[in-house]
Amino acid sequence: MGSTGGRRERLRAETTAEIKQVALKLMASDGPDAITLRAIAREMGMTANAIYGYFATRDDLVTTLIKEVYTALADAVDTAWAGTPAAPPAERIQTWAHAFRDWALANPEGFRLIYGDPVPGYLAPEGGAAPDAAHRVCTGIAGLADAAWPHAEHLYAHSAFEWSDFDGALLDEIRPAFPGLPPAGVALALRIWGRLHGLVSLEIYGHLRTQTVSPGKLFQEELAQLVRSLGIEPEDT
Amino acid sequence: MGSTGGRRERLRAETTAEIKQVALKLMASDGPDAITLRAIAREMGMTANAIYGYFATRDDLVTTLIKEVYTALADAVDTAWAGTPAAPPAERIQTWAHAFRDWALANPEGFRLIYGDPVPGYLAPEGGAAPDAAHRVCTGIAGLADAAWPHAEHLYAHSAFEWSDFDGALLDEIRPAFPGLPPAGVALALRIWGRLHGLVSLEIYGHLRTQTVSPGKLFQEELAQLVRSLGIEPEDT
DNA sequence: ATAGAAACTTCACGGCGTATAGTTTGCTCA
DNA sequence: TGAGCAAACTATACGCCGTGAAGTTTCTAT
Repeated sequence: MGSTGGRRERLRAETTAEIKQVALKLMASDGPDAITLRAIAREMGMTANAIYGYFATRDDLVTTLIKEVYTALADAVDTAWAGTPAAPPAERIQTWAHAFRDWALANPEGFRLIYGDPVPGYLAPEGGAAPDAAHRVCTGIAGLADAAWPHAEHLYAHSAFEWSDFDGALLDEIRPAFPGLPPAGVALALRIWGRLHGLVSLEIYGHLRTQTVSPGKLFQEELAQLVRSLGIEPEDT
Repeated sequence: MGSTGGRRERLRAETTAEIKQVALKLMASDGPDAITLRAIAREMGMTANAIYGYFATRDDLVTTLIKEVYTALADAVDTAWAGTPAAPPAERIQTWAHAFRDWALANPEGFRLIYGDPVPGYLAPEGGAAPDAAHRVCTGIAGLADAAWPHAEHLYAHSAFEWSDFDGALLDEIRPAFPGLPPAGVALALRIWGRLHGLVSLEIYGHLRTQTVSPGKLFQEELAQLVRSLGIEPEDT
């Protein structure tokens, strides 16, 4: 039988990895539009059709890339969060947010790939391209909300949210991780998420460029206000 | 001389309008990817190349569409704002925000056209595709900030913003319109903008679908908190 | 050694944007 | 009125794209 570790399989895995890597390189250098089977194949000295042996379709390849890039983003913010276990909540939240923005600025194409309509005719599969990574990021933010919850709870007393308002798979991750966080806290997490995403998204897509020359300062100030709105006082400067 | 109102010019204007209208129809029915010169021409019983008589390039057409759609969005929110001249600030702001979200939900393709990478290889021209409309929307939000400023001012006392942080053309619109609004107020406007944009953008691109089944409720709650963070108490319900 | 599977190529089709060149149409002015 | 001209439009072609079908090579398991 074709046992694990056979030469055939190893080559196959290597080629698969090379396809993805070349695709990411093309995306980084020439934008998401450059992710074409023919360009990848050209770069690899192959025929475009050879790629069909590894990915059923171009959209399949793109979906895989999205999963990979999204996971990288999730890793980046999780690492930032894990790096400040003992810091006060305000500082932890700002660290997380800056990790998010920094990643986006360092990987603008990746950000577009994840959060936009990145590639010509690409149609995301049922339920989103990378629900797992999306949940990881969201769970990360739930961590922010959980850290702030003792201070913020009284501000969100009459929230209309119930568990049934949320996606089950998401709750399966969040509820065990943060048993003290009620529905209002999860909603708070999503709203924080929207807030951070909003400014970064405007910046990455260039919609702030026509308005301010200091997007970083704007983000900084928004963060300070966000922290304040959580009932925590931000540190100065 | 070919005086104004000549038959030639009228036909030309009609054809130009039809091209744009067909393009918008295709976008609405089949998504932004459907905006191809060949498809438009097919629909009009013409050759794709005939369109080059009206638009220098496909990207030119797309830029024109973006301007048009962006203007429609600006009209929608301006109308909502103008419709509640005497209401309390909290209500006006919520009306504006709902007009924005409702427009986005009713014109998701238009939203993507404006705020995403909408069409295959489209590259926005220098300075953005529609800086005028972008400034109009931003000026509208400055109106929100201006309305809230008397209540909110003390919250943003030590803002680090100065006039030089903003785009000159934007300030040319905002400063005369809201002479009482300092740099910190303009920054507040941009941050409000990012906040509203963030949730709507996540919703339109389907990134909330994997997390909550009640995006409207989430938006509602974010709005209530936004108004509260401006120093105004939101109405109940 | 050989049958078969896997990897890869070749060829083909239709769709895309757009450059070039040619044709028709309608207006203007002598 | 008719000659000339410009605008509107078509035809053809090129090089991209994704992808299907069929053929060829190469490796592997028996």
